[in-house]
Amino acid sequence: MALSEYFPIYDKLTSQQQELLNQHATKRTVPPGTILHNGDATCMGILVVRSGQLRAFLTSEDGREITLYRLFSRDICLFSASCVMSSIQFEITITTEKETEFWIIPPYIYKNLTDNSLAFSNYTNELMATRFTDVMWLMEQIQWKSFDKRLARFLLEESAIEETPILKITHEKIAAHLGTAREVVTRMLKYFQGENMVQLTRGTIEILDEEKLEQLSEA
Amino acid sequence: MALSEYFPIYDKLTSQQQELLNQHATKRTVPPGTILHNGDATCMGILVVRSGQLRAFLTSEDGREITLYRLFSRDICLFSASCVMSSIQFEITITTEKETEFWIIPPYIYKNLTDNSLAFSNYTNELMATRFTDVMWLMEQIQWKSFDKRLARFLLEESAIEETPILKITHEKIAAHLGTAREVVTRMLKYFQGENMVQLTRGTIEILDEEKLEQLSEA
DNA sequence: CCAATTCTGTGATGAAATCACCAAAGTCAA
DNA sequence: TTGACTTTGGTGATTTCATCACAGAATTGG
Repeated sequence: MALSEYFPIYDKLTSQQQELLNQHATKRTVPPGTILHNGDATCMGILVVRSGQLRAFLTSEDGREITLYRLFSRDICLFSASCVMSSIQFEITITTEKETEFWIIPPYIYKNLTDNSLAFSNYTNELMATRFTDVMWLMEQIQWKSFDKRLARFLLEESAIEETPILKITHEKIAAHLGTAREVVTRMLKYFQGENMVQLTRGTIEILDEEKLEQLSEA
Repeated sequence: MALSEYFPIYDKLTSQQQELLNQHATKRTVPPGTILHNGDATCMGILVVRSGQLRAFLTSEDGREITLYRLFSRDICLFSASCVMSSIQFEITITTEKETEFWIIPPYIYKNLTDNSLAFSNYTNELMATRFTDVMWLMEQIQWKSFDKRLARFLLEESAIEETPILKITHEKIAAHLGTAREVVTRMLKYFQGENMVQLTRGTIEILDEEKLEQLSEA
């Protein structure tokens, strides 16, 4: 499939602009675990995800992490172009969680388009608002939800993404997603196991009682 | 002073658009404690602050609050027009902390301008990015900073805004700013007092040792 | 097969949130 | 001006989560 199919406002660009996009957008496929963006150390430009999975997260000075949101097929990553957006003054990291195929629209093309296309500018705005919404959602979770609920929900989401009740993930990684310490995850998972909600083995978590987890996460 | 003075991209609008703004922007002055925006219950449109002080915050189901950011003279509030931004799917509340003078640009004018002015659309984008930055800053504070540091910094900021070391504020209000419980604030303030950083009396906090607070907040 | 690494488990301790209650200070009204 | 009510602040007990320290089990790679 062509870039145009993954770029909703493609039709609203002039033919010159469309050509600009097609000529300068490059396609890449990268393996899982690749850092695509790190604060302002890199400035790739906009990423248009064709397939795979990206993770955006915050990092503390002492190396702790918390996942802000994830991007999937058809999602567009703006912050990998934050170098050309002077009003964005925070640093996030973006990595691939799976092998990911995407187009890169380089910074100068991004700038050219925002400077010349109203449709593009408005679309950029929408994308920003969507990410903002994601982060506000997370904020509410952190502020008002207890850890057991957040963990339950995470397991369910992970299971939905992977389309299996048997999750291949370590406690360490979960801790990095939820912004807490590994021991905290271990202990809560043990408790979940005691309640027959999950079955734990090294490196995997099997969800036994989805409904009970659901209830817990919504309580 | 006229609206144009408070609207940085006024010059980049067409004369028709300028006229539209002038004719439809209305000026209001409201007393402290007025709710200007509450989730999607209200839809005033964009607020251009001429003087005073606004507070944007999140509210939990059981009434707890946390301040997201504040707006002062020359700041512009987009979220009071979130009703016309379909991608914004979170609810915040905005109130006046002091008597505030502002212009209101109604939703349909906002929409008209974003649909027709590239300069306006790009400016909207910048505003959104600025608020996003504020919220990301808060996120980092919540995640990685211990409460004593956050409280110390809050007192210093409050003192800077009010231009006095003698703060007229209750522990309850501070708790609502920082998203915690009143007792937690009380206890930490007591500790600060024990360390001779502040002097507490009913309804006021006097900062005795700004430098020590500064050091603590940066430690 | 053995050493190194990764992953998990757990006790002890500290920080912060929650619950429960009370006391002191200020306000208002008869 | 006194007595009731409201607002504000104080404090112990308990729970939740984070931090520290360490150890044992599972897995991997030479």
